[in-house]
Formats: sequence, C-alpha cells, structure tokens
Amino acid sequence: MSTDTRDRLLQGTIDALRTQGIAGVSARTIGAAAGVNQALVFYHFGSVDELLAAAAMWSTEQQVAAYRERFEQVRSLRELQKVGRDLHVRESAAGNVTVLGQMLAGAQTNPAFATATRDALALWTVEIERVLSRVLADSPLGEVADVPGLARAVTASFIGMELLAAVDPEGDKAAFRALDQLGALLEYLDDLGPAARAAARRAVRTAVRRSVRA
Amino acid sequence: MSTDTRDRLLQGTIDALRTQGIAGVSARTIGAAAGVNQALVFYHFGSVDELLAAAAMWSTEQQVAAYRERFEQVRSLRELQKVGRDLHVRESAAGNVTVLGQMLAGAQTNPAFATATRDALALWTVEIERVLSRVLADSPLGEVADVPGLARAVTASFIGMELLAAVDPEGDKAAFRALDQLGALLEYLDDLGPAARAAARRAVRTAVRRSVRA
DNA sequence: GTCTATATTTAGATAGAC
DNA sequence: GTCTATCTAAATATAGAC
Repeated sequence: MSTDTRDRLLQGTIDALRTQGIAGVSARTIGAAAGVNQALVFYHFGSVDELLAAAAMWSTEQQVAAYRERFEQVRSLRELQKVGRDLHVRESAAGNVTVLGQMLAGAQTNPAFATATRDALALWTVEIERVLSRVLADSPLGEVADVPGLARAVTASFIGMELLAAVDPEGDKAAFRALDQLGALLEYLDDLGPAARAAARRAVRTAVRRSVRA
Repeated sequence: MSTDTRDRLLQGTIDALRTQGIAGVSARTIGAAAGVNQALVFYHFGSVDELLAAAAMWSTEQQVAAYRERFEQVRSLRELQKVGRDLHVRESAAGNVTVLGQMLAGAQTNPAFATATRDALALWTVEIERVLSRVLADSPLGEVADVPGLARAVTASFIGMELLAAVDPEGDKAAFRALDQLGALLEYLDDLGPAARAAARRAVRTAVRRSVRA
C-alpha cells in the first residue's frame, strides 16, 4: 500500500537523521532504514530534501501530540519544569529532539529546510505559549512578559541543551540544575506581597522599555 | 609557507561551514574557499573530519579572545546581557557562532567531533563562568547558584537562539526581548532588602534540594 | 609543500521491467 | 507502486610529478 510506504519512508528518515545526522542522510541510508528501495524516495517525495522537510513536520506533529495532554495539566512553573525535564530525559534517550537540531543545522544554508523547520518549531512554541500564558497568568511576570517571545526562547534553549547533552552529558546535567534554580527564583516572586510585586512589575517594565530602545 | 596554508585551510573550513553547512562541506569546497588545492587538506590534516575538528578549536579560540576584554569589564547582569546581545547581533551577521551549531550537529553522530566540540564549547563556558561568578557574587542567586551549570545553560541557549535566528528572525527578536525581561527580574532581586533576600535564598535552596532528589 | 591526475566510493536521480 | 539497473556528479583519498 502507498500510505504504508510513505510512512515507512518518513520514519526511516527520522531514524537515519538520528543515526547519521544531517551530513550523513542519503536516499540510500533512508531506504535502508525504512526497509524499502532508495528509488521510492524520489517516487514519493521527489527529492531527499523534500522528504527531509516532510519528515520534520510529520515527526514533530507526533511528538507534540504525545505531550499535549501533559501540557494541558500543567498549572505552575514548577510543573512545567518537571514536564520539560521529563521530556528532556525521555527524548534525549530516544533522540527525537536531536532530529530538530539536525534540521535546524541544515536550515542555516537551505531556505527550503528553513521554512519546514520554522513550521515544525511553531508546533512546539504554540503549545508552550498556551502553557506559559496559563502558568504566568497571575505572576508579576505574566502581566508584562512577552509570552510568545518566552516560548521561543524556551524552545531554542531546549534544542541547544539537547545538542549539548550529546557532547557533554555532565555539563548538561549541571545546566538543567541551574535552570531549576532559576525557575525557583521566579516562583518565589509569585509568593511576594502586593508591594513587592508592584516593585517587581516596575523593574520588568523598565527593562522592557530599555530593551525596546536598544 | 606551511603555516600560511594551514591557516588558509582553517579559515576556509570556517567559511565553507558557514556557507555550506556541515552537510555541504567537503575537501573541495574547503579548498575552494581557502584558495588552495583540495589535496592539501589531506596533506596537512589527514582527513576532512580532522580539519573540521581543528578548525572548530582554532576559530573558537579567536572568537573568545576577541571578547575577553569586554567580558572582563562586565560588572552587572545588565552589562552581561548587553554584551550577549551585541555578540548575538554581530556574530549572527558574521555567522561565526552558527559554525559551532554546525559542529554540534555533526557531533551528535561523530565521536571525534563530539570531543572537539566539547573542548571548543569549554572555551566559552570558562569565560562565562568567570563573568557570572563575579556578577552574581553578592546576589541571592550567587550564594547558591550552580555557576558552572548556569554558564553551560547560557552557552547552550545562546547556540540554540543562534540557530533559531536563521529560520525565524522575528521569533528570535521576541525571544531576546523575553530574556531581557528575565534578566531584569533577577536584577530586581539584588535590590531587595535583607529579609526578602533571605527568603529568596531559602526558595532557591529548597529548589536545589528538590532537583537533587528528582 | 603544492599541484595534477586518478582510483574508488557514494550520492542524487531516472528509465524501464515487473 | 516497487524494484533493478544505470547514468552522472561529487566525494574521499592517494600516487607521483614538480
């Protein structure tokens, strides 16, 4: 069946990307990973690049869908951190996030990849935006925070950490610990009294104006 | 002269990495970018991979050296953010940080790259650690913060943002704005009274214990 | 030390049999 | 729709002339 082979090729592309990286994928490595003939890459997707772009979206859609329910249950920054940590540990082992890193690397010099990767990343940021705006709703940060910007920063940082983890596992652990501390500091602000919260708000607003000018 | 050709090859590798990406570099593209014969890659460095590894270190050493003086003059989180922002704008245009992203992508599936990239990243983190420990010296965060971890988180996030910038410039701008706000919030903590600072310290310590258990 | 020439392998892509 | 066979281009790497 056709749909079956298409899906095998999409999954094979992800597997090849994971084991060979963007520099090592080819119609042949993909075909081998998919268990089908390499010529089918061109029959179904036209070119290797188009298959890579399609696979990035296909894979990310699945990933995001798998975490959507957990995201929906998040009610605090602490819980969001826990989901992020779980996601990092789990997908680091599975290597699914690395695939986005590979696409992102390829996207730097390939406009078609850039479009596909931006679209795939958007699937994550939309989800994170939703969680962040809920979680930050009644914190001093929430009233002034650029939530879409924060969501993008989180996504970009996450991918950076994912890439780092492969070359420096110990450094990656230390980095995650440090980010936990940062989250704790932000949560502390939620527990402040009204006067202190107003002061924090002013501090953030001043910074926003400053960064707009810069 | 031999040293001259070696340097030309190293610089050519960086240029090729920037314009072709890790998936597109080859002895020929490097030779062309360096203005020398492709066979010299093998004569001087043994293989394309070894040249890539050498170039990552060579380039990062230069980069870090170019920013060392500015880092040394940083006395506050605000100033560190400004240097980071400058570095992002400048090197984003020059494409020098992207090179580390390309190496990092290649490192995911190539142990030799992983070693070289970890060493190159270490040059940045050492520098950032120094600045952070100075800047955070008398903030509540500084007393409990995992400064080495924070330095690695900063480095990883920076590279992630750099990769993001190429595929989504608007999203990248928004992300940087959001991080500025975060910095402002942290600076606000420095301006708190003794009682509030003690509370913030406790909040962070609790988070550290929690994350050690997790 | 550098270049030319070339052996060998692998990649992208297509034609045509089934 | 899928596979075999194959063309062409490009890659790594080496031998040997200069």
